[in-house]
Amino acid sequence: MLQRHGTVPLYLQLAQRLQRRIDAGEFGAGAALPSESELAAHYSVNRLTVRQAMGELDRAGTIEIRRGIGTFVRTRVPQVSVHVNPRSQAVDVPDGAPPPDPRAARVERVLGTAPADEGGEAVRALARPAAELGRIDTLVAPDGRPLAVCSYWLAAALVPEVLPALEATANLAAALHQVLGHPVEYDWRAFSATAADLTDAPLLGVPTGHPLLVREGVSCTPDGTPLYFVRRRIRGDALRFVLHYRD
Amino acid sequence: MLQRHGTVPLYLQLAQRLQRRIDAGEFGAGAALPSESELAAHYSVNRLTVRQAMGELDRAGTIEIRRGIGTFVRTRVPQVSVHVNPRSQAVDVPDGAPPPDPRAARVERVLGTAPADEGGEAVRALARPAAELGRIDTLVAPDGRPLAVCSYWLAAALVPEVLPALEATANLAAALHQVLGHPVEYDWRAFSATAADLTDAPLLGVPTGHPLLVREGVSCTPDGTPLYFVRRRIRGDALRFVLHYRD
DNA sequence: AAGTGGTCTAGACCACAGC
DNA sequence: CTGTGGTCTAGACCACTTG
Repeated sequence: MLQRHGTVPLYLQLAQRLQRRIDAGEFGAGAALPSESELAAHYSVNRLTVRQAMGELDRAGTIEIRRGIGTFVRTRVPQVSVHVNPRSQAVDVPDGAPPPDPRAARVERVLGTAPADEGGEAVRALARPAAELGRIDTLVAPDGRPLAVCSYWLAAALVPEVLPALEATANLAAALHQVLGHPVEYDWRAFSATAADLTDAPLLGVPTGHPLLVREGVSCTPDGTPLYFVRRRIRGDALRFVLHYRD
Repeated sequence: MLQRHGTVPLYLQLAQRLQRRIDAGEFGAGAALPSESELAAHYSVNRLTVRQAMGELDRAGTIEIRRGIGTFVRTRVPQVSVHVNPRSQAVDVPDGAPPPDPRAARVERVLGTAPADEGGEAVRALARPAAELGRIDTLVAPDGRPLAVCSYWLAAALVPEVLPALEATANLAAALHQVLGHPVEYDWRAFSATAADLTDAPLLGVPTGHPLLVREGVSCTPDGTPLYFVRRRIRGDALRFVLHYRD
């Protein structure tokens, strides 16, 4: 059936073929694809070659592989939208999602603390030596399922002081407000994307390399003194940040 | 050497082991790892198992595999920062990068046009039936290397009108300004992340599943009439959007 | 028990880069 | 030419889910 005349590997030909069959509607959303053995027999290739093709479609987000059950055309779940007001420090409110339930399981759980690395982005952004900084790692799971991994860098002396408040409020800005006695404002925020590494992937329950939305930046006091650098790695398939430019 | 006592597969144990060796500084940035055959012999596993481990590290962004040469600890290239002014329609200016050279190769190349899909995000965002909409796909390559894939949805009648101007200016907002005679403003923009699919991956020169930063939104006329919906898929490892909240 | 995907092995051949 | 990673096969065993 499939043959390798030129330079396109069999597994890629198979992946593209299956993608076209899905695009053509042969398999609708949620429909089961033939099993790996069936595909191997049908296209006269080894099962490992089929698995390589399936891996492509899986990483591309086209299919969902369920162990012991089968592979299915992925049904896209709508992303939760978080509306960001560029001109205020107001707390971001998810749109369409129920407001966080105070009785619910802890929204942000502290994973641990660590010293700051030399030469990292945090050291550069805060313009302070690594020795004076400490790191706090947390896991955000608003509905019980992990959504984001966060790392905060701040003055090492503040870390033990702020930890209890962070555990209680599950919000570093609020915790710092308590401890310092004045509000916390955005200095800047940046958006980029990265792959889930071997540490973040199991925490978020995604495969290694899963695309993550990175939101990072510096928060400061009202007079502009930098307080902390934060780097969130967020399941970008589950959440998006929306900026409205018209009132 | 490695053994599978419990539930952690060999390839994952090996991947974590190599990751730790890299983190510990045994292999610095840019350093070559042992070859697949050497690792297979050293850990007494099959070469395919080594390759599976390498695939994990590759997707995680830890290593870079160069065919015919070897595998190396990845050297992170600094991201280009694009500063976005939330309150103006001013053209985004990359920071640290040279300004686009008008003599340079075309920055944005039109890949093709297509009718709009039913039930897509564009139809919802523009609140118009799919039959009235058309799509333009472009490839953005500011320095010759592909950086982003863009899809624009707009009134089907406008597509042929705006195409020549888009080819010339490489900027849909500018092209529409020419054609319509009034400026184009942001309505809203959103950030999320997604995996490169089988179509975008070869266009961008990245493997399937590579994390992409998605920036999408609606632009409108000064009186708020929606003009087009745009969805950019950007190499999130090469670029980031920065929002400054303090003047 | 039967069927699914997940892991692992042994061995082969190929394409690519550098000497 | 040699060594590297890339592809492919045949066959085996395991873990998981469902009936």
